[in-house]
Order: sequence, then structure tokens, then C-alpha cells
Amino acid sequence: MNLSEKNIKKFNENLLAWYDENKKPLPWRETTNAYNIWISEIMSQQTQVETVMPYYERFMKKYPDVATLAVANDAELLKLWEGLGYYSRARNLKLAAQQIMTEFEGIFPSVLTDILSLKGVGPYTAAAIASISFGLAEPAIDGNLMRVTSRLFELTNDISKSGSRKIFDQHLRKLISADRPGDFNQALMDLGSKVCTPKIAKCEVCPIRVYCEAYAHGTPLNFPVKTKKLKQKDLYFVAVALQNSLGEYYLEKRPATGLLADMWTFPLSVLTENEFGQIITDGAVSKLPDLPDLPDLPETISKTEYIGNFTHIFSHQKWHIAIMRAVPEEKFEVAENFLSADKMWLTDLSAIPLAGPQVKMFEILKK
DNA sequence: TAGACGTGGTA
DNA sequence: TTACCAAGTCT
Repeated sequence: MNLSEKNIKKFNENLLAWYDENKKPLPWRETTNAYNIWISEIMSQQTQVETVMPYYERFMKKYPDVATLAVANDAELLKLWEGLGYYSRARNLKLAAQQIMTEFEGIFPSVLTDILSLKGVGPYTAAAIASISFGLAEPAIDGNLMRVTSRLFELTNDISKSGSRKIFDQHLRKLISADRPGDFNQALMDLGSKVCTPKIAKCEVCPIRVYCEAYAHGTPLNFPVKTKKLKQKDLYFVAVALQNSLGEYYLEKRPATGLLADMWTFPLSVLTENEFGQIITDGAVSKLPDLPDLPDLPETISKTEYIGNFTHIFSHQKWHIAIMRAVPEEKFEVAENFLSADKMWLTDLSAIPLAGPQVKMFEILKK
């Protein structure tokens, strides 16, 4: 593209006029309040907007401002986030709210480096908030902007490498509208999701095609350049469903770090692929997870019954879970509900945060 | 810098 | 069913 001042001005006029006509109506586009924009941007990371919308509405109702979020109950916050994935986002949201209370006197920071200092806020989100809420000319570089920009300039930099970011940043800084930087960013995002899409480039309806190198050369689908993702690793587990006489299930809390941190789970034990195969073919199980040492629990769980199996796919792991129902020799009562901070009998499913594998297990056990 | 970190949708 | 995609960040 010829980057003359006149062309850049025309580029923005075309892009922003298209945006004014075609922008997606989204709840968080009805305001520029930094708190609202922040929450919507965090929720939208690697997540489609259709999925985000109900979560956003519930979140704003329960935590309408920074002060409320800063003192949120951890379990309630995680429960609200249940099903959205990437649960550290919820944890970081509360930490960042506390940062704003202590380091910025409760006022959402308006300086880029201050916004960037918030937990869970990286270069994309900081630029999105800075441009949309504070009118700063910062390109918010997400997957959409990288795809559109790579086609505009036929950039062959691998977008899956973090080092490529600065190349896209350099190009976009020359283009970004000083008057409407927030709309510039959102226009390119909408363009990327509706017109300049990964598998199909609808160049015939693109408002900026006359500036596009890939369009001129008929090569839009050659961009962006991106290395392939690794395949998920297969992992095998046996999960145990143990019920007391009240019908409550025994659950454990996962560690505070790592995959599904702080979420509740049925006791799990790692299996080899062969051991897993044994269970699903003839119900034979060689090793069960350790069960709690309870005073009221019968001394031996003499029998286990194979219930079924399912798989759950994460971005980097594929879990194969066989479900065994533990059958105590006699019925037993439990004196206490909460055994400790990380062991409990489930009384109210709606009160504790459960991730995908556990939700699926409940579905199967209900049948 | 590469890999960890969830989930749901599409082809 | 596999592969990839969707408004990334942290370590």
C-alpha cells in the first residue's frame, strides 16, 4: 500500500464508514466505561462473542464496579465463570481489581503502562481499553488484526511467534485513526470476523480492498503464515463416584495452580492406556484413587461397578475417563458436610465451581 | 520462546 | 473424527 498521508486518511474514511454501517451490536459497545470494556475484553479472549454475552450480563449484574469485584467471593466468582474456560482469567480479574483499589485509588488507570501492569492484561487488552475507553492511538493486535494486516501488506511473518507482533504493530501505527482509534480497532476486528475471514476472503464486499496487496495479487488465502498447533496428548483416568446414604457424592478440590485450578473433581487416578482398555472392555480395575479416611466410611469398598466412559478435550490434553461406582458393603452416614477446605460431600451442585469433565460425569451418573 | 491454559463451533 | 478456529496471557 502507498502510505501517503492522503491514502491513510482515505483508508480510515472507508474503514470507519463501513464500521458505522456494519458493526456488530454488542452489549459492551453501548458504553466506553473502562471497567465494562475491561471485563468484556478479558471474557472475549479466545472466546466467541456469542458465548460471552450471557456471561457478561451476569457478571455486570453481580459485580457492577471495581470495588465490588475486589471483594468478590472466590468460589462465587469461579462459579460465575464456570463453562467459559481459562479460569485463571477470573482469578486475575479479582487480583487486578484489588490492584486498582490499592495502587490507583479505585480509579481505573488511563495510562497505557498502568493498564498493562494489571494482572491478566497483556498488550492486546491494554491497547483495546486504552483506545476504546481513553481515545489513545494504540493498535489492539489480536488474531483478526494480524490476519487483516498480513493480507494488506502480504506479511509473511509467522503470527504464532510472539516476536512477529512488533512488525504488525509498526504497520498498524501508521494507519490507526487519531480521531477514532477505538473504532479503528473494532472496525478491523469486525472486518476480520465478517469479511476478511480465515477460510474465505469476501474481497468483493471489503471496504479497503483497493489498499490490499493480497487482493491485488489474488493471494489473500496465502495469509497469514502460521505454524501448526501440536496435537493434544492422550491421558487416561479412572474416576470414582462414592455416595453416602444421603446420596451425596464425595468430591475433592484440585490444586490452586495448573489445569482447572481450584475446581472440584471426583477422585481421579492416572491409568495407562492398557489399564483404561481393561476397564472399558470387562470392567476390571487394577488401581483406584485413594478414598478419604472417614470415621463413618465402611472399612472396605468391596465392590466397584463400571458405569461408562467419556472423553474431554482441552486445548493441549485429551482426557479419557472411565467411571467406577464404589459400592460400600453397608450404608453409611456422614457427620460433617465439609470434611476440610478441599474435601466435601456435594450437597448443592449449583454452589461449587465444576469444570467440563465433572459436569459430564454428573450427566452420565444421573442416567 | 514454546507450551500451558478451556470450551464450543465449524468443515 | 480430525483439524482448526475464536477479541490472549503467563511463565
